[in-house]
Amino acid sequence: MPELPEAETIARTLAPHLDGRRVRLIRFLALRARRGEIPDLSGAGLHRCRRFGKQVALELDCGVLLVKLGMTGSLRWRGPTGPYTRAVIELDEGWISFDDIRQFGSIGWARHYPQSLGPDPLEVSEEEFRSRLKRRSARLKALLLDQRFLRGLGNIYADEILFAAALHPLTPARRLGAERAGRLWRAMREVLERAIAAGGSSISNYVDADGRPGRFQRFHQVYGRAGQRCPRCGGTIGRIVVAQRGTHFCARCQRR
DNA sequence: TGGAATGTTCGGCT
DNA sequence: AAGCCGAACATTCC
Repeated sequence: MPELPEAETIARTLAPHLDGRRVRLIRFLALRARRGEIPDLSGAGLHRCRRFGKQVALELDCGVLLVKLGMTGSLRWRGPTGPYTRAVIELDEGWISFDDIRQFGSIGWARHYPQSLGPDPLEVSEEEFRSRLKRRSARLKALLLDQRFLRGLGNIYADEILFAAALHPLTPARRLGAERAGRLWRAMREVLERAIAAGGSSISNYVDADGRPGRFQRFHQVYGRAGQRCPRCGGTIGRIVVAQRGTHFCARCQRR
């Protein structure tokens, strides 16, 4: 569920509910939902809610709560809670529930944002993006999924971006010249901005903080469309495995 | 019944 | 060193 556009949408829909709020306490209903130690945050003021890569960040007086959504995590304003509710962040007024069926997600605490991740795909300049690509020999699909290269892309958007840029997922990064690197950078921005405008992709159970599903799945060109017609050339969308993830692309439009 | 699913991380191999 | 692979984590769905 949660890649950059979904995390962005959750942060944007959660933020208006948090104005002037303070944390009362965080209740963990599943132990594994807590990542590391979290100090007593009672009374801490909420300053801002935003996205950090694929994570949703709640900035408090003295640090930041970082919510990793994993594969199936969701954050909902005032619930509803259910059998998959793993944690509840109780505020002075209202609460945020963290639901996560598969339990790959977690909530952690840090004084500062981690420095280990790559730049944000919507903030990195074309020049920096190109120079980072040039230094790597990995295949494009693997690189786009690597959060140390760029923070925020996942399997859906990596495939959609490579299709939009007409680049083969197995192309070694360092073989991209200025033209193809520029195409990739522009495709990345366009796909992500459109996906955010559509409220993200709901392919199984993603909803925003107010419970609304996204609409971008209707505009997927290749993801989940193996065997169907390529919307660009009429060929057939293929599926291979790269970096242990299903990879959808059009072998006719996306040449090696 | 087996396999795949929006993700991350670790260990081992080349 | 960098890159790649398999496995593991937990649960649902087809």
